[in-house]
Amino acid sequence: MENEEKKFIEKFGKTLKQIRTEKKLSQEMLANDANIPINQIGRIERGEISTSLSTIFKISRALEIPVQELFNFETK
Amino acid sequence: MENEEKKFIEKFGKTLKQIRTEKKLSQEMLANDANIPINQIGRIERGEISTSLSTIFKISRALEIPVQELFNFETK
DNA sequence: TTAAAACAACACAAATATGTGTTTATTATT
DNA sequence: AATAATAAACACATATTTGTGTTGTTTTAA
Repeated sequence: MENEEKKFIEKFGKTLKQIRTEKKLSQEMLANDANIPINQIGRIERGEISTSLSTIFKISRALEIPVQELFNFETK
Repeated sequence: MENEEKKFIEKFGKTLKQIRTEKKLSQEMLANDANIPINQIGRIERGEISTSLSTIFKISRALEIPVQELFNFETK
């Protein structure tokens, strides 16, 4: 995998973590709300996986934020 | 798969197609620029697959647009 | 209307995410 | 310091995307 690509995935994860913690949610609570496995949240936040549209949708819905907010970070 | 989820994926695909055609790019040209297989673009535009962060990144970079633009559609 | 370009629709192997479970480490709280 | 809560780090089967190739259909342009 390309370096820029990896950075992008990592930044996505950090952004998710920041939003989640701002909302005082544990990974477990968010996972429950989003109906996805607990570990999945951790994997995404740590930038381990290039998650899918489906998961992105479920997370943003659970967080009650527009999807775009998860991409509010500098790409370069 | 959930219905809302499927709708989301379909709208993403339609948005991509709209942006691509506005820019007068064929699926093949975009695929080349993004360094992904030609068929992948079609599958995404048709809403067949729940594509990944990596692919989303490569597409938005090839289109020279912010990632958020690909999510500029009504979620509900 | 014919040829060329663009796209859809298959199939299939390989790579990766997802789902589930368990164990360990870290952080917060008492 | 001890306990509880939270998160990381494994492993492994399953599902899905990705990558590659081929063939058929539709659209565009000559």
